[in-house]
Amino acid sequence: MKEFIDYILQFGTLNQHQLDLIASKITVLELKKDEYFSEAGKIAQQVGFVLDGITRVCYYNNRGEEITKYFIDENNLVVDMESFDNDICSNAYVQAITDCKLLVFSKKDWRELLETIIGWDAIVHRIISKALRQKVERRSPLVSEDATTRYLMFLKIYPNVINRIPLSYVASYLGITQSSLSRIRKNIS
Amino acid sequence: MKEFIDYILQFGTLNQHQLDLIASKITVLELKKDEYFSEAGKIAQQVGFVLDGITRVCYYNNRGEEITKYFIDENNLVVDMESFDNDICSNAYVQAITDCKLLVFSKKDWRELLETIIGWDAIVHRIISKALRQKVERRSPLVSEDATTRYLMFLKIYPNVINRIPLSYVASYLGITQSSLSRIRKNIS
DNA sequence: ATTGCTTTTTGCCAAATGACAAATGATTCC
DNA sequence: GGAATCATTTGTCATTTGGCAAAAAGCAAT
Repeated sequence: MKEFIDYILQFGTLNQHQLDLIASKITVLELKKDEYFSEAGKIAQQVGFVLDGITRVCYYNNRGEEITKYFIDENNLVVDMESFDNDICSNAYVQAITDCKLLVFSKKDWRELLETIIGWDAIVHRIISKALRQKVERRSPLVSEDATTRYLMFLKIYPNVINRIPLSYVASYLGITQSSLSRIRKNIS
Repeated sequence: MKEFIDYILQFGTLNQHQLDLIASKITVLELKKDEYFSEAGKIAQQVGFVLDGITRVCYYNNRGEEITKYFIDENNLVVDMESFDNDICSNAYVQAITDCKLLVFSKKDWRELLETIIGWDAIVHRIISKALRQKVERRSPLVSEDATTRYLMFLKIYPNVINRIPLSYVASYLGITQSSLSRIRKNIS
């Protein structure tokens, strides 16, 4: 819980009363490896915060290949915001790829808090904007680098992830085949 | 001017008085091909809206290669928001790649409007969030597709751009060499 | 330890792309 | 019109990566 409070206070100031109100809406959700937090074709119903474990966002491209769009590890918000905010069907899966422990808000509570707490919406805006900017910053440079460089970038961005998840997910994140990734790892070491 | 009003009214409602106030702060900026709207190493000082022409955001990667991150064509906001908002040096250039006609707000006016007009900040948030989401949606899929597919995606996303700018910019946007792009174009036609 | 299952690594060959240089085409300027 | 400059295409060859299948390694249940 403290982790989450620290997280949001990076983006603005709230008094104890407000923090208590926010905290009162939190529930804990445990997801087993491979379970979904939200699914393509459905409307995202909750906002989460990863306390322990790693999740990923993935989708299927035209050719039916499963693509990992990004990973979300400890102390980050996990939510399909586009779907959640606008009540529209998502086109991506959000999946636990290790056993996970999350804090979650229901959509009803989340919306109530936004209307109740002065300044909370500004904080949320900042959090979401930063997360979006980070996604652009992380994904975009991959386009112009070769596979080895991309793998090294991945290691830098997600230093605590590589040993905890299947390499196939990393390969699909990097846009290369598992075999290529394997060869690259061999070359590097 | 009408284009800009229509643009912002997509994201929320404002009365005539508010629109007039916003309009009163607008100036017109003409940029010649190759001129910069904002530069790496400097703090972005203005928000623009492209009336005519095409701009791009680009930067130099570790190996000194010039990378085009994205294009901004007619009826879109052009601003290095990270730099503009936080008054920090940018690491990217925003450059006109055809002769351009822009509407611009100075930072002072922009901030005054945000504080003066109720609801304007919410509209701006929505505009920026959507733009960021769009950048993720456009850039991310490039990672997992081959060069031909990437080029076809580019054509779909920017249908009015290909015949107006140098192919070298398109190549650097797609993360391929000019020669490869040339061969791909040959194969397709 | 053995079995069965999944993940990861290898090997082989084909296809795609990069690097570099040269040729061609377009545009501008005088 | 011709020269100079820049953009694009093409050629050649090297390198990277993909596709596919088999082997090896890791892991869990018994």
